[in-house]
Amino acid sequence: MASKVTLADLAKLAGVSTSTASRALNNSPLIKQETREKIQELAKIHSFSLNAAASRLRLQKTNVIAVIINLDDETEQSIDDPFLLKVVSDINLAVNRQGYELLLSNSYMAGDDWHGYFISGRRADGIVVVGQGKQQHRIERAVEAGTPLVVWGDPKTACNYPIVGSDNFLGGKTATQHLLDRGARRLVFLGEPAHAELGERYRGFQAALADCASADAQLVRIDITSQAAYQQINQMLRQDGLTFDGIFACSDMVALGAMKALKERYVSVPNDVRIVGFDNIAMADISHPSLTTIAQNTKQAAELLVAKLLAQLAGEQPSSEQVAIALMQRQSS
Amino acid sequence: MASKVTLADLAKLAGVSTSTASRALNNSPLIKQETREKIQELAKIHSFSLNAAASRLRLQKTNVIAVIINLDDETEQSIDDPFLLKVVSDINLAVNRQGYELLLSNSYMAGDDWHGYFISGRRADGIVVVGQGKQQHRIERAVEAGTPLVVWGDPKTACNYPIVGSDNFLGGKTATQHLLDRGARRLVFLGEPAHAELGERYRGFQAALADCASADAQLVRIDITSQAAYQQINQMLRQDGLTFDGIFACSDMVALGAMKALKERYVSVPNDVRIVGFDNIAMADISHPSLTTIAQNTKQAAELLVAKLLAQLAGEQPSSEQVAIALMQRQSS
DNA sequence: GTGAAAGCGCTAACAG
DNA sequence: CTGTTAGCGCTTTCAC
Repeated sequence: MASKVTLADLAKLAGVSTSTASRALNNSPLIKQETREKIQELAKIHSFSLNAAASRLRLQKTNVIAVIINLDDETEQSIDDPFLLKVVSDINLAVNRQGYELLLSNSYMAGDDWHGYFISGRRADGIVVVGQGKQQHRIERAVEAGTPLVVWGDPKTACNYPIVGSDNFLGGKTATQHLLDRGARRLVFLGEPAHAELGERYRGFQAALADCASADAQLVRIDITSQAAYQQINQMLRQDGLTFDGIFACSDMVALGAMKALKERYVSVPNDVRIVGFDNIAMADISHPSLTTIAQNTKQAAELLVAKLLAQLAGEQPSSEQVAIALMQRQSS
Repeated sequence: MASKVTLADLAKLAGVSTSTASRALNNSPLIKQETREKIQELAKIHSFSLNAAASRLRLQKTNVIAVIINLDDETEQSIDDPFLLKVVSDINLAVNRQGYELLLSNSYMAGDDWHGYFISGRRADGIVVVGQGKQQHRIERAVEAGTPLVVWGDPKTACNYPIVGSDNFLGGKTATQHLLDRGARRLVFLGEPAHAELGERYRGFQAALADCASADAQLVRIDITSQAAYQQINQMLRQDGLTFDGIFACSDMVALGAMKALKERYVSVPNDVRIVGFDNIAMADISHPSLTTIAQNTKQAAELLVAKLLAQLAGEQPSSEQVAIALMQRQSS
């Protein structure tokens, strides 16, 4: 069983004071190398660990970063989207690499007063919000209260907190240009432009089309889930037949849902319809045909998010930043 | 900015002692209803939150549960597997519902001494381990040290800590029986039976085959990733042609990888090869053909995991438990 | 019903 | 280089 060893016990065992023991464990250069090693050795033997609650209280610092998954509702982009896992898991790694721990949260737990709950409540030193959501008031409120906070979202959004995310405009434009280059002329944007990041992708879509007089476009608004995409495309085909020859889907999950509907109705991808997604999830590579998509550099973004959060903790005011996107050309286009 | 309000400040504002303020905020019945409301009101106005570090120190309780993703190596089942996200996210919900918070961890951060780091270190009250891994010594060590701990894994494993998971044996048997029922006779098990859960699925596979004299089976060991499955099936087809007519894949990701290889070589699914996966990830429904699979009830399992962990915190000794599986019949079989 | 006071285990002045 | 000491902010026993 857990013998409840405290720093005081350990100090006594080592024949030193608690201050010496504390410093030794924190590798303070004030302590002689030899003493340090002896105490650390002793700590290992007695499997002693510093009481984090006590040192957090004392230091007024938790070494914890809270990550809030900020989805709009249940129906929106689902927590099942593998892309979210990728983002969270990359943030986790980045956080750990800086010696912090990751408290995983959602709006359910944190309520509306993020500053009060996490910061005043000394549960975390700062917050990473994944997803801007459609209403940003919770974020703004937290920032106004002085919360160190960064957001994964669309970096072009004007605001007083740093946002890190992909160049969604360029991503949308690149994807669309690619569809045009491949010969598609009647394009569909499948998604929901009201969502900040997707809005930028849609603007990119429009920008690419503006240069091409012979092409036409339609916006098809759907919930950003593969289910919704499947049903929507299915219904469109049934009702109006094939009225398009290219789809830019706002996410890979959406693209894959659309692709399923097409294949079921014997529409050939890429011959009849070319399709491009966004995110480069693992499935994009393994679907058949494999899915052309815009890759987001989540690893780099995660590092940036954490770096900017730590910069805030150090009193700086880091700015928003875009990470590069890359077209992954595969079979679907 | 964050005005640093403490309980003492709040008490002064309310004209009461800190003890009264503390009790009021914790809804102690000792305090008059009226006083309670007044103080809670005041707390809201000044957006006061109890300092969690301080109360954790005082109470010797964190109200935090650590979740450790326990993958074997980098190469094994990838952190990208959407099934893992589902599990973690369901655990997160279950944890929150019990008023606990979720500290997301991995072997990197926790090191080898989980008890020391999390429990003695007062970072969490208990641990949920996701995945047994191939070596269980870290888990056992933690349990011996007295860590409240539960594992998502194969509940049939004999051990002195509770494991919650699906009935993998029945899952494997059901999947295989289904393949046989659909007429497949030359079956492949695609996966790695050394892994506890997968071993049970393999035993189920063998059990179903034992009842069917006309069928034969081969075990194809691979890393449990879609990539590995794709490459393996590809190579088998190239080298030996089509030597099988049914695949039981140990996970949906593996199944989807195999399916891609089959389709690329114009092997029809389900006509030439019938295929069944395991997990019922979102993609199973949206792939084309959609994937027949064994659904795991992650929601129920998550509730059980957390309930059993809390039971341990209350001094009980809960036992392992299986959750039911369900065959989801779709197009791939 | 409420208050006074002790102490959870740690860290960092300050003093040697 | 090391020790003494004073809290960090909260909860709870004990007293009233």
